[in-house]
Amino acid sequence: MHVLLPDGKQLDLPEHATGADVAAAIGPGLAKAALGLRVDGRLSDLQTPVPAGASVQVLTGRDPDVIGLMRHTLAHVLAQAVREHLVAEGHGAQSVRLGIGPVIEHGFYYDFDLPRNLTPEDLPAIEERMRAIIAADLELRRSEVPRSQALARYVELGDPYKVELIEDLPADVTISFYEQGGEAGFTDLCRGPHVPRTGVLPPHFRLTSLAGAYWRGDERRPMLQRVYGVAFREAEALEKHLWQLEEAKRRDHRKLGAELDIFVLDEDIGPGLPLWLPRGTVIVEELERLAHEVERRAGYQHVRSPHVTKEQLFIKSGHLPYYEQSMFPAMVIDDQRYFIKPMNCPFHHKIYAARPRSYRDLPVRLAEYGTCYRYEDHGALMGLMRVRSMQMNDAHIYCSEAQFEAEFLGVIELYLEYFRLFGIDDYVMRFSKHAPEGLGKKYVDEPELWLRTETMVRNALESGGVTFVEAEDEAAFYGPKIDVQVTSAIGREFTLATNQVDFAIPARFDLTYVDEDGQRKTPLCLHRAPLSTHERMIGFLIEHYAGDFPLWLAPEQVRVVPIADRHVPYAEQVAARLGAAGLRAEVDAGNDRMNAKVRAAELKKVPYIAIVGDKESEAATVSFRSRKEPQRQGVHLDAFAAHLAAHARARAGAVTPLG
RNA sequence: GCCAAUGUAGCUCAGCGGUAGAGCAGCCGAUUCGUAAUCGGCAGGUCGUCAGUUCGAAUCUGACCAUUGGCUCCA
Repeated sequence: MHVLLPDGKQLDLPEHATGADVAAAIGPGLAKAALGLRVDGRLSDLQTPVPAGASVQVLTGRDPDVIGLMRHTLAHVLAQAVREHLVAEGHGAQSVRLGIGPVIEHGFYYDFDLPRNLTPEDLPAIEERMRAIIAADLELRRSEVPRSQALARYVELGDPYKVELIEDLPADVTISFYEQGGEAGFTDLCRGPHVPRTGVLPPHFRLTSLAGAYWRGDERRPMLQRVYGVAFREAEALEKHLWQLEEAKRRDHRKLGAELDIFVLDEDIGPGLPLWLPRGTVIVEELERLAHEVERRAGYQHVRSPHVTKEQLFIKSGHLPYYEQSMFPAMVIDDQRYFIKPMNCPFHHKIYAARPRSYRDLPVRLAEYGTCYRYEDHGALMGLMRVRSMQMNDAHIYCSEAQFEAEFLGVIELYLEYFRLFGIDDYVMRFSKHAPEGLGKKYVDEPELWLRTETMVRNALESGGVTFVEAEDEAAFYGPKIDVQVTSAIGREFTLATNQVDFAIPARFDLTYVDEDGQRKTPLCLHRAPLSTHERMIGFLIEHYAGDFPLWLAPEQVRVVPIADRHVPYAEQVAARLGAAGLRAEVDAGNDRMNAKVRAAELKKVPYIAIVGDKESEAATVSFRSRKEPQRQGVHLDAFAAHLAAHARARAGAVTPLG
């Protein structure tokens, strides 16, 4: 047989030649340096036979992709080390059962079923053993085993996890094992690829955390213990990664939220129920103001609805069977079950239905920043990102099928406009579709409507030139949706904006309009939340800006610092003048020295510090230092106020320095 | 909801069987100062909650609550 090398040459090889044979055939130097193989663009290893006719490239330590092999092998080394660690305590080797140990971003993990729980104190000892296994330079040998033999082996070992894995593999697939260190070492069912021996593994790894993880991600299955690790080829990369984790802690919205007096969570109130402090409320209200302005231009009307409603409303909407476990439990009033609303849509449907609608009314766009309550699992709560009380940036658009595409793209344009404003460029549009198996369970049982609506969405996206990825089995129960997945400045990923198509519920509410031809027709409904919930949006923005908000969002825009007590009256005048210009300014009249006041204002990340002393009060000027532009002296108060007001009004992301 | 860790003053943390401490923040006083911490004083905690062990518990044990890291779920 032969394979194709990157330079276009053909290399003749005996049948069943492996990656190692390829490297050896090219040259002894390469054979020594080889760590892995790329076969038809995919990672493979030296131990695996090469398919005839494949394009192959031998990978050495210089190739950035070999870290993938290294991380995978480190997962095996971790598993061996955990077993040794527990066997050394007297546990039987078979009591250490293995789940899976894949490569993930930055590193690897391995899932175990163990005779005792690991604690963080175990990690250094396990890491130590890992380093010993690396120092021992064990060879990783690959072997192919018939399915029945592989199965028998794990049945005998009493390992239900591996048995299940093998049983789930197709009957015709090659089952391979990787073994390191012989009998005394470690063998694992594994598809590979791996590095050839443990000695080539980099020392730049660290076990980072312990966690529980359900076997195969299923909450009905046993919980295994997962050990996470990170690994890099270069020491600097590991250091950089660890530094980024530290940096992430500094930017964390929970830490900054407390330091900047934005919100608090109080045990007496309850988990996931944040209190907005005055400074945080300023930000919420700025977002509301922004949305109001944008939506007024886009033809939305604002409505309001109550926080509680009779059960009947959610029975009619069909939410109850799909959603009740995510709602606060019902309360009984006058022998009726009432719920606190988890979403606004049924109310908006009722508002739509409050009077007859003509095709001339469409599209009807009803917006409300209603506060909703969802019973999220305790373990899911996270600062402002995952809460139980939330204010949706909500609206529902009722339109005809003919209007659908324009309305749908209008919504996408809306959230792109917001993203431009906030400088959000790291996002993915995810087109979430149903899965046929879920019909009647997770999804309303309307197979042809699903397909039709999904086609409409895909057509709209394509005609709008929007790039997107598709996700099976991620739809809402009433229709497909677009979720915008963003990555925050500290690498947290979550859904911000959402745009959902609802082909089911308008009919349940008997929503109709009279069309041109006099026929009553059912409108489509778009659910949209381009600013997500205000909780999540602000949590995201805190991290995005590291608390250093643009002027228009800054809770306090100017801190006026009088140099001495005699300057306080002038400082008050300055603050009043700024207030009259629509700016948020506060005077620090305390008896600290100016330096301390400047520091205090900087720590609160106030964008402008206006310093006023004798010179300023005599000439009606301010001297300022700013996080946004170079420091200036003797700027006339009116010019200063106008400069800031103009930038705040424009919601400018960056400030043009005062000329 | 599940697995694990953590919980001492507003914040950051020390104390880890003999009954609670520091720095910062706060308050009072002195200082009146030109772009990241002036000095002095005062006040502040039923050590997450409730039980238990003990002559004695912040410290040991248990349950619960909350938070954090994951898993499941999700805006």
